[in-house]
Amino acid sequence: MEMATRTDPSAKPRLPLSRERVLHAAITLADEGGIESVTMRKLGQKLGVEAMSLYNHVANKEELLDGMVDSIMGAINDAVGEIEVRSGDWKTAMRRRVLSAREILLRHPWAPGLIESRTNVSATMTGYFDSLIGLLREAGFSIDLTHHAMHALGSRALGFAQELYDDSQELDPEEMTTFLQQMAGHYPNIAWMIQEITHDDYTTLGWCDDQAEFEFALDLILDGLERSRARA
Amino acid sequence: MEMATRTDPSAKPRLPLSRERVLHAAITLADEGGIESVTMRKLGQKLGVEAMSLYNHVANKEELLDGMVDSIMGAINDAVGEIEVRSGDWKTAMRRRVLSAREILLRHPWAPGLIESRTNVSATMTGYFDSLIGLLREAGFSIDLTHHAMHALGSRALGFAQELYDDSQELDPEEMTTFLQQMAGHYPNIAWMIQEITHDDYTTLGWCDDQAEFEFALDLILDGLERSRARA
DNA sequence: ACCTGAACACCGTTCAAGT
DNA sequence: ACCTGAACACCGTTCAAGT
Repeated sequence: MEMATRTDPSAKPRLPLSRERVLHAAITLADEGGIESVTMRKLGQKLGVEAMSLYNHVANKEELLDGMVDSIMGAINDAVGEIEVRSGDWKTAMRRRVLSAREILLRHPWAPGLIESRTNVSATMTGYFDSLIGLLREAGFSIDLTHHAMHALGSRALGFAQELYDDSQELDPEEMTTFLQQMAGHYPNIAWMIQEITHDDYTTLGWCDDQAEFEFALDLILDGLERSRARA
Repeated sequence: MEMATRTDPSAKPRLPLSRERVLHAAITLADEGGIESVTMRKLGQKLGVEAMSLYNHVANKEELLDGMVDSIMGAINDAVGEIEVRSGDWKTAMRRRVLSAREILLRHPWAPGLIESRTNVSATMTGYFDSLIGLLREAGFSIDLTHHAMHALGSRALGFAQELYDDSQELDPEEMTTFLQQMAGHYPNIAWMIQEITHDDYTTLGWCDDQAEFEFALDLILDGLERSRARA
């Protein structure tokens, strides 16, 4: 057994842990292996430290997850802050902010699910929503309509819509044929839809162009809100 | 130590476990204590059985959760099946189906989060969506617009919109005042909105009437879709 | 065919002990 | 002030053993 009576000179001076380093490491860990791979033990390992050391910088795992959301929202606020608003055109300003938030969230596929599962509200997220509400307010939205608008947008205001179906499975033409035949028996209408869509466009392997669908729904809502505003 | 050489006559003949009984117990367990209280051990305890016995009726926990979603979706399909469709009025038919699905989901607050977290698709859910697509199809929607419509509705088709903020905290008037003052400093626009809304209506303790907000957003989307349909 | 008990590999978290 | 090692109370899941 070897006693470390003097410090090993070959040990490079490890830069000390900090809340920022912990959060950053957690985010890259989630980027690499999904949110379920973010455990205190694995996170400690990535930082070259025992899991228990993390508790000096983060109260517990809940606070760690809250911090991750807050960090992502900070990046969104930074990006959105650089978009200038041409007065009188609330719709394109809102559209740009939302799509810019979406760009950042797309880099962190685990973030939408985490955001929705959080029960504590992130302060930076509140700041983001405050800026959106301010946009509507200046555009002459009534209080009630502003409130309705935020509910109608929901998570779309942050740039994501939770997909209920995962269409990322790649099927070769033969598999696709038998799949569609099975579908047609039980679910004729879905089969009708998928068949035509995939027939139209063979270039996309997934059935849906998520970005196009997101923008369609976003514009549908924004147009509806503008109509309500103008009517008032 | 007491050996059970003969069966205890006072032991009532336990009705045997079955997949249905397991799923039903899991659902009531989630209703009582939230989804995080559904563990194999607690579920076994509720059924008077060791956790390991469950594996005779359910492959693993993932399959258990899938089964719970499937069971809820079955109830929705049953309820929706009783709604007759007056031809030519797709909008109120869709509205009724969605709000009827919502009624069932409201009884199981854990269900929306579970549905969104599932990566496997429930067969019964596919059936539900097939019926909605059929409704639009018969109403003369083009394939593309039908597809857009399903994306625009998203989880709203099932009757829920994930709330990003939890407003269920009850504050007495005094707490509310100091809360609003803090808000006003950092988030002037949110403060503006909340203040007016809570001032308007003291009868609702939460800031929002979730049902009203849900219906507003639903109608906004349905109206937008009808406009697109008529334009084509 | 179904249920059990012990065991395994993981969790988050505590606490006293080290430096 | 920060980090560690051992321990605790939980997980999901396996496997051989019982009936």
